[in-house]
Amino acid sequence: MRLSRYFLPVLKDNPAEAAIASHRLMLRAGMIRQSAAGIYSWLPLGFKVLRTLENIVHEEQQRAGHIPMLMPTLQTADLWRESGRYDDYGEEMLRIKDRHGRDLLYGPTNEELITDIFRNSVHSYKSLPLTLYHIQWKFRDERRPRFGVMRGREFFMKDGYNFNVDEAGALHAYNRHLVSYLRTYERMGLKAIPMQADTGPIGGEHSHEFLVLADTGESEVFYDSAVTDLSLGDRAVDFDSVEQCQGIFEEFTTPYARTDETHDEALFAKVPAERQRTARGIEVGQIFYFGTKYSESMKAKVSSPEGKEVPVHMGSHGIGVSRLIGALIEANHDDKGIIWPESVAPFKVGIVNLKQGGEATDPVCEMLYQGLQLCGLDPLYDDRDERAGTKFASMDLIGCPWRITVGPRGLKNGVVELTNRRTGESEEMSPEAALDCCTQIFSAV
RNA sequence: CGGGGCGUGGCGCAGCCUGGUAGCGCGGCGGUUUUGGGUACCGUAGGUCGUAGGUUCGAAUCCUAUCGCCCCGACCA
Repeated sequence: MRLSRYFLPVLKDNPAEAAIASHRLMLRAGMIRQSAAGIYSWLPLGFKVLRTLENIVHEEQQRAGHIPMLMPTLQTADLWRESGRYDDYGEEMLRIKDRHGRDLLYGPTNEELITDIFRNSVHSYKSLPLTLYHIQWKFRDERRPRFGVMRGREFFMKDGYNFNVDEAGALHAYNRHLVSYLRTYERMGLKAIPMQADTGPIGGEHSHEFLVLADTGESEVFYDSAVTDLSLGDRAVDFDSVEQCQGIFEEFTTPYARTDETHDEALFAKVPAERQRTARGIEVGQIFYFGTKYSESMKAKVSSPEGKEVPVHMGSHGIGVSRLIGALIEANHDDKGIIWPESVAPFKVGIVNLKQGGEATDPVCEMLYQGLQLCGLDPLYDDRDERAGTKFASMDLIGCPWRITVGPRGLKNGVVELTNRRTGESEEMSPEAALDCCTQIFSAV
């Protein structure tokens, strides 16, 4: 993308309404604009990151064998009356009436809707197991939205639902989701720790939530520092393997890690003192196993192998996709701006032309721009007629992981400068070498 | 929902106490200048001071109501 043709309204000053880094930087970098409290427009740069994260989630879900679909944002109240949650959910549910006076709601989650779809079409254990998911906008009418997209009212979320004929199958689905979520966060360059959690309004028997450590996190967390050393890395995972998923589940959930809601001082005390950690965390996902809670109330039953009609065992799982952007920035920024992990950066490489219109610089920038595009690296070429400082400041703010600086001074010696946003380290090399360097760096991502 | 605060040009703010019809910085536009980290100077455009009532000869300023937004807490993906 040529910056001169893009829409990137960056702000030089900090907006008064933003208290934390991610909110401030998303506004300043021209990623979002607030429309109402907790409701945001996603400008091109923010939208690009949102789509990138959505794609990663889709890929990892499907890798785990889950089936994508799409349910509407608006739901009828009837289903929620059937499950009993229409009254239980309270003020956070946005209720709407249509022209006929029928009660609708802007969905805060989709257990009822998916269960209704399931029960109308699935009647035999032979159709199971099944895990369906979608990525859709949700709405929860928070009393006090804050922190930008971290605690918005409208938010973009992946939610999935597994259906199994028995508890054992559902528990495998639970473990599989945990593994799949670990992979998803790792791909985004995030360290998210699964912690034993409360089941809240979803209800159920087991739940883990995934927390990204950050000072601005909403939850207080207690953990054994051994969990932060764990990583899936590039190990091959067979998502159908009950043993392997169970093994990874145990590996990641055996060290003590809990939020304040489930914290147990006595258990925590057994962690070696030098490994005890207290910190704050941002919740970026949660998985539940709730057995037959909804299938009983909503009569989602199948014929078992024995010919008996049994309620299905279910679980649900969510990843806050829009919130993840806030979490990513909280975990990856400095005083100049955002520092995107390479896998989620909206633009992988920024090209800064220090002398726009220059006889030496323009052709080199064009060559790099075309070359990086051919390599699929989605470069951002700052071809504006601006001063060097302005261009550097913009690049730093929006967080391109790599920057190629092309100036007359360097070109006299035949070199451009390749700079890493995170470390600030620069290296001079020929334009061709810079191109090679970038393609090599990103071939590994 | 309890407590606190703020609404004045695109952004950040001053003016309000002690009423006299709006100002600064950044940004925009046009120039000159400069050219490796938000350059300097000149010129210029842009605001019915959140909204509605009231008091007054006169209201951004005082009073009342209302809407919106932010912060702390409780609550929550």
